[in-house]
Amino acid sequence: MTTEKRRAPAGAAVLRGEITTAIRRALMQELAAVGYGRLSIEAVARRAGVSKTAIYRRWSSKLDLVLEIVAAAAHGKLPALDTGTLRGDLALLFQAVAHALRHPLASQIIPDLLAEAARNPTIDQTLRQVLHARQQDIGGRLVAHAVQRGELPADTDPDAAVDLIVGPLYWRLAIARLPLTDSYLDNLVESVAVGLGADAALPHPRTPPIGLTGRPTPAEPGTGDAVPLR
Amino acid sequence: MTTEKRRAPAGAAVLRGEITTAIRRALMQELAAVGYGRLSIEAVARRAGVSKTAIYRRWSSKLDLVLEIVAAAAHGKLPALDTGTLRGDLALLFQAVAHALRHPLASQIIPDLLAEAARNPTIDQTLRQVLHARQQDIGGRLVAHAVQRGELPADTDPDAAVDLIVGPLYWRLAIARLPLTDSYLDNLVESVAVGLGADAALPHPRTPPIGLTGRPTPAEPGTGDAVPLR
DNA sequence: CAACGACGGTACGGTTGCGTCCCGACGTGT
DNA sequence: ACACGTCGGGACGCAACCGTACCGTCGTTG
Repeated sequence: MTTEKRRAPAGAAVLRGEITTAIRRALMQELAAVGYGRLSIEAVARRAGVSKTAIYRRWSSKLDLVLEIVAAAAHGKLPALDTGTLRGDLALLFQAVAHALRHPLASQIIPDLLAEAARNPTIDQTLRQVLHARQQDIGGRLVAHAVQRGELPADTDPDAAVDLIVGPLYWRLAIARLPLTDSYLDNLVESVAVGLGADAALPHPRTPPIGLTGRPTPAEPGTGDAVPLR
Repeated sequence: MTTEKRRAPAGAAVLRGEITTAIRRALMQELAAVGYGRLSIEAVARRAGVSKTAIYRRWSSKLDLVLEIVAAAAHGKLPALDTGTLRGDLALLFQAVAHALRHPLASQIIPDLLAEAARNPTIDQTLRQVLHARQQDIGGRLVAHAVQRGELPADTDPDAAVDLIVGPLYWRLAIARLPLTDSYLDNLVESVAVGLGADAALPHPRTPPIGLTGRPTPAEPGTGDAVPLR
């Protein structure tokens, strides 16, 4: 009976991509403007210039809508992270994170959804997949590379490293919302590198770590040989 | 006419403190449960077991209610922070922060309000007064003490230091929501101290910095003499 | 002891949003 | 050229919440 597929949707009976795009954009703007808690489908439709039906045909609920679109947006490009040095990798990663968080939409949406994840298990799960897992992946590789090169001790905890790497930058950009200068980033790279256990600055003689004005590195600035375990 | 004050409120005509307390508690719970965006006065009144009027008599609006209560709650006690060493101060501060953020209410309310502050100037202003200013104050003193002792370079940027200090812990507790062990805290203290520009571990020979297993400190483990500026 | 006056609680109109149903419009495939 | 079937849009019933007005209650003060 209904197993017979009559015909494939065609002509005017196919979803118009432009409208889907408009909904996506409107959702982002609404999410940034009022947050997930106050988000209303009506407002999204209004802002997108479409009808509510247009949204309900595509997504079954507000949660579906947000999850799908946020997950898609988070699947953006990510740097390769193989500059050859720990500090190079950190600088590249920081630049990418800073660039992403400079986007006013992202800097409002991300903290909002992260807060919402604390009470909505589905959002929490999705964010962990598209954000945390990715961060752990990137952080893990970054650390692994550095360990291979001998820049970091072998038993570096990747999770703790991720905290130390993304924590300060996220705090400054998304929470404190203080300005971010190039010299600040340089200092942060050095601070995090040293904090992770790397030898003091050698590849960046121009900018010392945070507040540290050219402390003479007492250790041999040598070849970054392996950590003498134990 | 009306300039004549008839009588001071007395008897049943005075606000009952128990009800005010119940409203405060209910607000916290509601705030944690649904967030600021979805917060409704009706739900607060329902949870507190009082009438809406009881709330409107005390606060003029939802914003007033939240601001007053949150500001009051944030005026809690804070440690003295004068243990005599940078690492001691850090450990004490981390313990305090961790204790505060372990509170399930706080760990849900704070990120939520911080996200809301991005779009609500009044909330932003209040939070800056009761949270950021306090953090900058604490961080500033912590850094100043360390500089005085010669543990940190003199030109340490207090703002950047605050980022490095609170960022990782906030990230782990409020965002990633990963467990927090004592050894993790020990490692974090060491990492942050070194990242800020302190000499490598001397007062904590038991736990190396994150992932660093007993790298021999090449520098003289000496008396923490002043940083050789320039 | 009686009157006062703000108390807490209920009820109300108005507003907003949800999710659904029905409608005419439209482009493709037969 | 016609029929098909989904499209987008407007309208509807339902539910929740806001902010206020009104009402009986209660402890204090004169």
